[in-house]
Amino acid sequence: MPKFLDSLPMILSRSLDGIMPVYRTLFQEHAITDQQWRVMRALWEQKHLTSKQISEITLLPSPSLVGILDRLEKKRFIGRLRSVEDRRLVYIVPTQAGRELQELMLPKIEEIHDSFMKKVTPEEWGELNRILDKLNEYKTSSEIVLGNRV
Amino acid sequence: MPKFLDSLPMILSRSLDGIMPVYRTLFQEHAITDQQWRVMRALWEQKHLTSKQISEITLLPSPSLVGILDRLEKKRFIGRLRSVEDRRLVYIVPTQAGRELQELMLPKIEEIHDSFMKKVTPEEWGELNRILDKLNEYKTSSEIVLGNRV
DNA sequence: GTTTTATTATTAATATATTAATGATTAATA
DNA sequence: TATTAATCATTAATATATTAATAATAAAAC
Repeated sequence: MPKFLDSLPMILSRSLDGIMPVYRTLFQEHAITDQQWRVMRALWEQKHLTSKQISEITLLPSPSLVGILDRLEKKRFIGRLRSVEDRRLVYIVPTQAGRELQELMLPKIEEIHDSFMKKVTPEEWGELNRILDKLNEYKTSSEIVLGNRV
Repeated sequence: MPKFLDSLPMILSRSLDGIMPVYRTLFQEHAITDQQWRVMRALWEQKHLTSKQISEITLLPSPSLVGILDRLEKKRFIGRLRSVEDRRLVYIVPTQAGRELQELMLPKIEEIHDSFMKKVTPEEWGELNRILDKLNEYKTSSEIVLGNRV
């Protein structure tokens, strides 16, 4: 019987709960939230992205994204631009202030990332990614029985 | 430069995003949420737990827990009992209906867990846990301060 | 070409997360 | 023992997640 605390959702949640506060200290210095940073980070080296593209990159659900973009727009970090070719699309563009925020935060984000990378070997990091991918692989029931790999 | 999508928060979030829907199908059949199940699961084989204990076990922040417990109480799956020895404490006890829900859901939860376990070897599962633990080890004093949860 | 179907962003309703603060109670200290 | 400090559950305010639905537009099918 799998212990509750050792289930897959719990070990991943526990890991995230341990990791995010390290980032959050930086986010708070710039008065933005985790999700707001995800959006800004996605715009890095991009002229513009549609709302849908941002949702796919950041994993933020689009209904949530509406409010997140509202607040980033209010803070003058992004702008919304309705597409003329396809009027269903809305392009999100970083403002000058948005670019400056990115430039300011990215080096520190990379520092934090590096500090985590120092805790494991490159091999372990690769293993972690490989095992997580494997857990998320979708197989049909017949494929599982046959032991096939997709 | 670490790619945004390969950062630690993103690979963990992506993994959770892939895993939770499998559980959520079951949750929806019983009209409860992820968090509500976490609480019920924590009460498994327990006569009672305080709100604080549940918060620690489930990783649910206590302010969130208040509402989650409210809704579980409304659904008659749990009851609240003020402690007489220490009147600050509130014991959460599963009702008969709560016990029945646990009995009903736990086997299916274990099935899902097993289906994930089949995707990796026992060695890989151990590695995953070990690497995640390693990433959450705190080495500098500032990180300890930043990472602690109350 | 008009109807049907898809797609994109959005709204709505409810549930949860985050941070700070509060009331009630208990433990610690002067 | 009177006071101070700590603890537990909770509230408050704001931000986000989840699911379903909608309006506007575009693409596909008839």
